[in-house]
Amino acid sequence: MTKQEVSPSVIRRLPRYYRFLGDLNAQGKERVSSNELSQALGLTASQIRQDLNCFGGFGQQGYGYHVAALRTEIGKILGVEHRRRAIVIGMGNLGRAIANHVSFQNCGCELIGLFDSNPFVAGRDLEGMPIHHTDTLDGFCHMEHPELAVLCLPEDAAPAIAQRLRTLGIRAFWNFSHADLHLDNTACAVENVYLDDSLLTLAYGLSHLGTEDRP
Amino acid sequence: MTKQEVSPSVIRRLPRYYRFLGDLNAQGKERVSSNELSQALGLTASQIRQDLNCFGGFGQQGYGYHVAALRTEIGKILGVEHRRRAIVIGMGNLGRAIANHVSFQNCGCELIGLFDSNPFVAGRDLEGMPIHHTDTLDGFCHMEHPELAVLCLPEDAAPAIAQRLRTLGIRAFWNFSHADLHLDNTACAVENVYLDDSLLTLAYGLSHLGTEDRP
DNA sequence: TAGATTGTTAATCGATTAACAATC
DNA sequence: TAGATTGTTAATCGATTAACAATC
Repeated sequence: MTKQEVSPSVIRRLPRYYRFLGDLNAQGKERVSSNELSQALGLTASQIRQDLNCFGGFGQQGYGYHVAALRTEIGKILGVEHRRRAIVIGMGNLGRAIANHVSFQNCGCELIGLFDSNPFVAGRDLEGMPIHHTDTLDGFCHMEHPELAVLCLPEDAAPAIAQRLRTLGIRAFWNFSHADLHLDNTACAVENVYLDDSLLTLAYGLSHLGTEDRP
Repeated sequence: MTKQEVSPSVIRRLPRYYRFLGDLNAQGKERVSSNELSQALGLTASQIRQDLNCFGGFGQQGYGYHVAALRTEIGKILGVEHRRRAIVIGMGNLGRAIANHVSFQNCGCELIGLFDSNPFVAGRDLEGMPIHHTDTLDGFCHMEHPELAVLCLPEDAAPAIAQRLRTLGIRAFWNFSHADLHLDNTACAVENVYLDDSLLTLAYGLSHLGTEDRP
């Protein structure tokens, strides 16, 4: 579908475009120019046009972009219409929050299983969804064929589970543990969310406010 | 403290260095070379030396880096020894998970208050910590002077609260809402964690696996 | 000393911005 | 048509990588 090879920096901006176009659409706005988008999103108009043109000419000279149409196109690129089957491993605070709070639907995913290795947690449920024991992962995966796993387990447990899930056919990992997943050669997609790192970065920013604000 | 102006890309790598050096230290390793670090972290040795030399010459030619000493130095740069007073606004699933799960201590922060605008939530507590009503924010801030706010509230509520907190002296925002905080001119540090965007990016990656793995 | 590995400068690469002709 | 705004090429900027002299 993609022409050449789109750089990750571009891909990372697509969800923001998609979200903002959704807002505009909800407001009933019909057309938007790269200049308006750039103001709202804090980017340059040039960059936005450059980004969009990685995927095709969605605009029209002299007019701009049709909000609803552009949103649909970006949605297609991101694959929001998919129903990628996802499971969550680790039902601690974070796992529960992710399972409840993240709108998997809106992201082209469908949550089909929750797992925990603690026998006191497995067997219970979360908002009506049963929590399985991690021992049952193999059977579950053979039956249900999930494609994406959300890792909400302790740092030391994560790499081994990831490897195991890899052999069970899972090719995408949303990793909230601190572990650096080393899935080597094997072709999979990994997205790390290192919350502590993010907070540390913010704390650094706070310490250096005087120095760094200049715009 | 910083010499010139260190680029955000460099800062974002520091927490990873810090964390990995902690691991090495725990393993009793005394020295490490930029080459070893690069292998473990998937970077180039050059980049690691370049990064570290933004802050000073922590290494020794022919030897490498002293693990414990380097860790301490990076910790100082990140400010892990601070006790930045932090509050969480919004005690839904996500707010509760963040409050419980993130180690504020390790990140140079201290959690001193929880807030929610729902009167049925305010008045309760989380792991022994009382949840206040957001109406009491002004008084609380004047008394306790928090410096950092974690925003776990709905998209539409976030910008207004952020503005208000700004006037109450808070200069750092860890934003989990989808809102693009526009804190304009005012000098503050913002770190956005857009979970849905992250999942969308991963889903995109999953769709394009065939195309993009090449290394 | 000889070997290793840093600190640092120079070269490369990629991403962002600017400019402008194409065109609606 | 004239005005606006895109698509796209060229210029700039910054970040990563390579190379090597300094030095432990």
